[in-house]
Amino acid sequence: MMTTFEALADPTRRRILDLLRERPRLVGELVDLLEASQPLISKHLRVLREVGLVNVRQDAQRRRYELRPEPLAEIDAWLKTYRYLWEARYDRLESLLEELQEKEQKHGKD
Amino acid sequence: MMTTFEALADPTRRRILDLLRERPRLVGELVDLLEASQPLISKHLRVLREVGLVNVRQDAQRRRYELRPEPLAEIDAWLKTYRYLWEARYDRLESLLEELQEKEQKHGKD
DNA sequence: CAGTTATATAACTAATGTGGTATATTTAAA
DNA sequence: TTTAAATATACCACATTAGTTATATAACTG
Repeated sequence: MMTTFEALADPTRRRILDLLRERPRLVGELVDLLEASQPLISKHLRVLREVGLVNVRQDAQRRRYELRPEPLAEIDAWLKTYRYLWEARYDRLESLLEELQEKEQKHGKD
Repeated sequence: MMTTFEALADPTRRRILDLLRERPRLVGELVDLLEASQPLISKHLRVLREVGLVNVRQDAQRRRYELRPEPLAEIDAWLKTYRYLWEARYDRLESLLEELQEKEQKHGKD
């Protein structure tokens, strides 16, 4: 069985998630919107179900899939430990500016 | 060639990134720390290089790999469009608690 | 130079994933 | 109750990937 990261590695599955972000959808809608074969979409949906990224509700012979964002929060938590690295550049600039300002205040305008 | 998402799908590659987050490392260090074969690590590093997640600097016959976080920022940007979904729940909980507290204050302790 | 160290690459294997077509299953509708 | 619609599953082909071992490459060391 797949991990959330593996599930997200496939572009078709990411497009499915993007569509489900707007609202829940029937399998048929996804098939039309993604211009892919029905079995293919069903298989991707199965993967997404298995990693908990979607829920299904049965509505007669239709299945309505909806996004379940919890696993994305886990990914976000992993990413969070890296975030300072691309925010660092801004921080460094910021503290450099602070230093300069302090110097100005101490030295007065020379 | 791989996408950043695909590169992140492999757990060994994520462990490499976790180690490089601390500081740049030689290939040999990674081999020791991950208890994997040297060619395997080299291949994973090649993938990470190809998607721009690491840089290499040559130091005599050694190669020092360092993290390059920019591609992670892209992932973060994608995730960002989903973030409100799991923050919504927390917000709802938070405002529910606020409501309860307000009620307590009005009713006093009964 | 000869040998050693560090890393990359080639060639291979086994496993797995994506996509296709055909079919099963379930429910509604005629 | 037969038929149609919506979806899932089985089975197959192909490509790709993670891992292996053996070897190439390159730079330092004695």
